[in-house]
Amino acid sequence: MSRPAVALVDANAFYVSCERLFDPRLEGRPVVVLSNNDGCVVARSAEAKQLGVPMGEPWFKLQATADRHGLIARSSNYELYGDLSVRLMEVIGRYSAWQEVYSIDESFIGLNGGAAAGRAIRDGARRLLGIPVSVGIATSKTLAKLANKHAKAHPAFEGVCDLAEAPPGWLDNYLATHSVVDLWGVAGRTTRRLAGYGIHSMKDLRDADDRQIRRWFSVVLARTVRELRGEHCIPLEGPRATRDQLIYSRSFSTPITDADRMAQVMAVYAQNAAQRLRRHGLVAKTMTAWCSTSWYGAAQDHPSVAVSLPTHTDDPIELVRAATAALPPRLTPDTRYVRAGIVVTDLVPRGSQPYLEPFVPLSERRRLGDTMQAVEDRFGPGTLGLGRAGLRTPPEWAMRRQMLTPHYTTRWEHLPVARAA
DNA sequence: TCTGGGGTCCTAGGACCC
DNA sequence: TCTGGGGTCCTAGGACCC
Repeated sequence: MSRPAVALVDANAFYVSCERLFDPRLEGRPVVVLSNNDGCVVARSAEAKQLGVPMGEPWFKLQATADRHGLIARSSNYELYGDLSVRLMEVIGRYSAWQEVYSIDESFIGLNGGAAAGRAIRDGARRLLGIPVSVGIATSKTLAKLANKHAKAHPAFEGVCDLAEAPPGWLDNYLATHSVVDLWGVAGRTTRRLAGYGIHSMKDLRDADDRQIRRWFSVVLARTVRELRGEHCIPLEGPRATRDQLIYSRSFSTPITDADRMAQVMAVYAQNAAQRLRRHGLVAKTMTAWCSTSWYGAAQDHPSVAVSLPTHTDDPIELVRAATAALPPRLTPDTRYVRAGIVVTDLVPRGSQPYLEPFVPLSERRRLGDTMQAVEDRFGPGTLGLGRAGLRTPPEWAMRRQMLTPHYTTRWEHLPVARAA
């Protein structure tokens, strides 16, 4: 009865489930969570899916008819989702010694015990956290993804599908009747190229010559072919020692057209990037500042400037200075920029790198960064700003989040209050 | 009027070396 | 006159993920 297998456990409409946890009125109603700037839909409840709300749909297109359909929107509250994600992953991890946290709401685990073990996880997550999850079980990650998708699509499975329990011939039929585009790791471009070789269904791909696929496409797709055959060849990965890059980027609520305002944006974003570096205990050697026009507009411009920093650093002053000097002079006049970002790369753990002493002794810079951190931790984000980032009121380009819920689990002043009737 | 943000991996091609 | 070839490293860009 006990086979070594891989399970994909993921939360159903995770962001919506997080919102429902603290607002039970949202249960049973069509709910969507919007991207930053209240731009487009990034999570939908089952009821919202039934209404036909597509993933990625811009909110301004839905807003007009939302009331009529009883559709409820929430701004994304990543502080809340991030915190609940950590708790969810911890709960899932109790069921296996072998866990890969794949995304904010998904985890691959090694799992023996088939569907019964899957149901135990589903019930545990429900009982301990109140978050509904689905479990797909198979002999490879790619197939576990499919099993999970199937469990979600068919309520009869009650959230758990183990391919090993499928009747003979069932999987063949499933693969033959589904397009490659629904496979993990295959999207539009690859689907179109595959069609050129006469490969349309998942079964076509599974039965293709994987050495040929390797030559025509890549090792990645060749692995997918073997995974479809049930061969477990994309290994479960442990937590990474350090990440490769860290990005802070945001769209503006109103476009920016002049270098001066962009310098202000750069000051705020670079300071935020520095703060994230410190939170992760990392220092960076390269910083890239970029901005871009809307993909939907006629005039396209995407300036990007990479700056090699004198030393590995997480110093907010240094990053702000580099970013404000680099990007604003590169703007094209009279152009409407709608987003910008700071990317830091060449990351290493703080303290692992021998430092060259810059002009201000390192010890003093470190104290400043740490002090800023302490002030923000105590008085909240945005309390302190360097130079142009020192704004008393939010700038007119700042992110729009009109339907934001409280940070229930991460800020004392937002703690939910329960009253006995 | 208004269309997200944060990541990873792979590959091709150039620079450079001997 | 005739002007190599194999290897590594780095980076930009493509494709994909949630």
